[in-house]
Amino acid sequence: MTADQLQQVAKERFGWDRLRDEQLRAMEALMAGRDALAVLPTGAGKSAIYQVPAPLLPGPTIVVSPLLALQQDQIASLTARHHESLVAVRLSSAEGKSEREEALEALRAGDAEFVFLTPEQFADPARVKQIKALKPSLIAVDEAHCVSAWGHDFRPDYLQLGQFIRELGRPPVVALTATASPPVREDIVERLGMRDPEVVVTGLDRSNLYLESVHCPDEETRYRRLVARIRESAPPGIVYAPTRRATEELAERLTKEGIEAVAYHGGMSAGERERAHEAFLADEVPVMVATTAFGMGIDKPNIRWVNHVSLPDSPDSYLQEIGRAGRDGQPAHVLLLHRTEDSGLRKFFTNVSVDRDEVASLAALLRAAGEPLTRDELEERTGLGERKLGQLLALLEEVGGARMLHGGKVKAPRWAPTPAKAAELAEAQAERQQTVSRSRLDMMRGFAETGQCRGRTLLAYFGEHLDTTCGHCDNCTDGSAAAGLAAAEDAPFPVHSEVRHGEWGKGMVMSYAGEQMTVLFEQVGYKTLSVPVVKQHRLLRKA
DNA sequence: CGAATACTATCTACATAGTATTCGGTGCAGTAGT
Repeated sequence: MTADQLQQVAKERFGWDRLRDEQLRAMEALMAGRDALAVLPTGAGKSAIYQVPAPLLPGPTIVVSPLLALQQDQIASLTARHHESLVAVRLSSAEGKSEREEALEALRAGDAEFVFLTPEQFADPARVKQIKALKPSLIAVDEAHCVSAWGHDFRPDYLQLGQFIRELGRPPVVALTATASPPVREDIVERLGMRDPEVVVTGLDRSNLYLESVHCPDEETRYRRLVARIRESAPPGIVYAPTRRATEELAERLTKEGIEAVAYHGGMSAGERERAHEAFLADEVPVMVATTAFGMGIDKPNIRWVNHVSLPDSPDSYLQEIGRAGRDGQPAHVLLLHRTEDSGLRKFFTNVSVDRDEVASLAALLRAAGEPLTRDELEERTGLGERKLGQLLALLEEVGGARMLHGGKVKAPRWAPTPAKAAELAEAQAERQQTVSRSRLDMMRGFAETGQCRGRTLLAYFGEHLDTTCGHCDNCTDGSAAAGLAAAEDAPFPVHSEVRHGEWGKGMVMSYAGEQMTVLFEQVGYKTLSVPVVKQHRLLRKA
């Protein structure tokens, strides 16, 4: 019954002839009042999962989406499809007072079905009240991997999203993303406070992407390989560079070399970014040299290659970035040009050095204040920088030593641990986080350096097991991948089985490659172990 | 953590080697001032 209704709405209102099984499964869960988590490649109809049930549910649907530019596109596509102007509205800093009032009125009257919000919007108690009064019947969290990646030191309101959802009365929640490894999925579920969600995962293997990775001893070699690679490929393509400066220098050097390229990074003015983006979309610029700022929401079908001139921080980021190539299904080439030194920058970014005294005095300050303090006040009183303060506050909150309130204020909870205890807990928490992010960096390096099948290696990280080699990577082409597959014969534990390690605790077997096996541990992240050693010393047992 | 920049010392003047310091990604919001 519900399935028929959903199919009908999909056809009548959206013009989609048939919903795929995985879409339907997620939608049915939502219709039944359950939560859902969907990991589907872009273009597989992720948005349909909330758009189709929305008109069948009583109240409006809230769409939480991280970027204003992205919201703009989504709203445009929704309104275009319905030939109505107010189907989807937005409340953000880009709307004036009267526009916001108009949007709210449309929602109250039932003229608008969707309201797009950034997590920051919920920080305003007045906004929460307005939204709550609309009695929303569904909350969609788009680009949900951000929930896991952000919040600690960047866009702290992402950390509060679960709390905001509870304040809205917890209607069904659907989290949507193109890539999420098992620990990221768990993190999303936990942070959003989802309950027994229907989990739908498909299409992580992109067989039209040819994967290649090359180690470069120095910067000059890397540059020459890049130029050679670009010359071999048809445009357009993206070069991912590690820093803003690198994007500008590289774009300039490539252009001088006769390869027309523009830079794109978060430090450019909105106008410049917009122009670069538009030019690239219109195929006027063959090469985009960008930081990670360029990516989310880019739905350009004909990107023929993506080259990295630095090691990304994790396979999660890497899959996200290469996933922008070959959306049209035509062959595309992705190349990772890495150097050993690349890890330094990544380590710097994930580094949370916790000085116990600093945390303790911050915790003490919060307790002594008695009233909520703003971040500015805390910055002033502690003398800590914005970034550092944000990190420490996030840690303190996670161990119960701080509570974030509306309007960006912070206070000590009533039953907060003593400052000394809070500092100790925060330090341990930071260490755990760091261990996990280092393990992801290790896995990224493992992917870059492996002689095994890269498709299998990447998929294994995401919990997908391929029985054969992928057939679309450099190691498959030169035959080294086949050798590794043969060696995995006498695996001590099946892939995806639960194991326990004396020191690292519970984990799940992700893959075997040659004499190595990879296990994802709950506490310490990904670890690569030697199969003979595991066997000989009985390092693992069945959990 | 590592690269780029700024600073310092030096077998004496301009240049370079060595040492210290700084910087590095992702974006919302709301406000001040043209």
